[in-house]
Amino acid sequence: MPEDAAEPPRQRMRADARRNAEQIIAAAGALIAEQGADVSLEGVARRAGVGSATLHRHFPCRQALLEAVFKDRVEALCAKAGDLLSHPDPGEALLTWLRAVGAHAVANRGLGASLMRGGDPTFGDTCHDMIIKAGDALLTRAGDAVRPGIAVTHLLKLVSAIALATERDPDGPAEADRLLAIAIEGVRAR
Amino acid sequence: MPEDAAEPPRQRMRADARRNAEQIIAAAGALIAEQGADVSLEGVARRAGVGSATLHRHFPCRQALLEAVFKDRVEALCAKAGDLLSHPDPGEALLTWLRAVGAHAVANRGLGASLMRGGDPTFGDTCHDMIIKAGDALLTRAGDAVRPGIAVTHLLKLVSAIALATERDPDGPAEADRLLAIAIEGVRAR
DNA sequence: TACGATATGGAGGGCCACCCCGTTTAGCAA
DNA sequence: TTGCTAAACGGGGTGGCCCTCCATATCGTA
Repeated sequence: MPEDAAEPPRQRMRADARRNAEQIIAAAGALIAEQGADVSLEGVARRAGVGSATLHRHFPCRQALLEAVFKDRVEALCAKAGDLLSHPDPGEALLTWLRAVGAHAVANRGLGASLMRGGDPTFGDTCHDMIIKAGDALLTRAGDAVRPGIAVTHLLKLVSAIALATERDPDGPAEADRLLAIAIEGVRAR
Repeated sequence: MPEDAAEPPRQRMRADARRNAEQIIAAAGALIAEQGADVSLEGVARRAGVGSATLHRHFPCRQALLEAVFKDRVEALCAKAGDLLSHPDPGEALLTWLRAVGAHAVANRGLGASLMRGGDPTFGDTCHDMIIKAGDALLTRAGDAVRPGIAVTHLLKLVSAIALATERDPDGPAEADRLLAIAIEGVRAR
C-alpha cells in the first residue's frame, strides 16, 4: 500500500513546502474550531497566507486536509486506548474511552464525521483504521461486560453520530455526554 | 403565532403559483431522495421547470423547502404515534415508534437533521414541534418502562443522529436499525 | 374585454472549489 | 559564490451555487 498519498513524506519536502503545509494546517485547525468542518478552503488559504492553488496541491480534497488537522488528536485517542488497556476494569475502560472519543469529537467539530468516513479509496483511511484498531483492543478485552454482537464500528458510529448531531447545539458537550450515557445504559428500564 | 410564514395558505394562492409550488416540492423530493438534503436549489428549480427566483420566493430558505417536502411524512409519523397510544404495552409502543421514526429518517435523507433543527426562529418549528408533541405523549404513557431522566428530545436526537450518520452508508437502513437497537438495549451487558 | 394585483424568470453580484500555467525559489554542484 | 534545474508558488480563469432585482407575463375579476 502507498505510505501516504495525500501527504508525501515530510522529510523530503522542500523547506518552503513544508512550512506552507504547516501554516495551512494551523489555519485550518483554527477556522474549523470556530466555524465547523465545512469551512471555506479559500478562507483557510487566505488565513494561512498562501494561494488557494497551494492548498489544493498539498491537500487534494477536503478530507485530506481534515485528516491532517485531526491526526494528532486521533493519535492522542489511540494512545489513551493503549493506556486504558491496563485499567483494572476492562468494561469501564472501554466506556471511559468512548466518552473520551465523544468529547474529542464534539470539541473538534467535524472530527467525528471524519473518523467514520472511510469512504474515499485513495485517501484517508489512516485515521479511520487507527481508531478502529485501538478501539478493537479495548472491546476485545472488555469481553462479557459488553452485550454480545456489538462491534467497534457500531460503537464508534454511535459516538460520532451523537457528536455530529450535537455539533451546533449551544450546549453541545453536555448534551452529547447525556446522549452517550443513554446509549450506554440503554433506554429501557431494567 | 403566524399560521405559516414559509408557505402561505394554499387556498388563496393563484393557480399558477400553487402549481409551481407543487412542482418544486415534487422535484425537491425526488432529488433529495437521490442525493441527500444538500441538493443544489438551482438544480431543484431546473428539474421543476421554474426559475430559481420562483423557488426562492416560495421557500425563502432551504429549511422551508425541506419542511414542505417532509411535511406529509412527519404527519404520518405523528398519526402513527396517535395509533400507538392505544397499544397494550406502552413501553413497546414507544420503542416501535422510535424505530419507525428512524426508518423514515434514513429513507428520506435529511429528514432527521430537519426534524431536530428547531433553530431558525422565523420558519419551520412546525415539524419540530409536531413530532416532539407526538413523541411526548408516548413517552409519558411509557412511564416506568423507560429509565428516568430521559426526555423526548433526547430520544429524537439519538434517532436522528443515527440516521444522519448512516445516511450515506451503502447498507444504511440495516445499520441504523442495529445502532438504534444497541442504544435502546444499552451497551453494557446485564 | 380590460385592468390591477400577483407571479415569473433572466440577468447579475458575491462567494466558492478547483485548475492552468507563467513565474519564483530552494537546494545542489561546480 | 554562482548558476542551474526541478520543485513549488499563486494570480487569474472557469463553472457552479445562492440569492435578489425588476421588467415582463399571467391570472382572476368586474
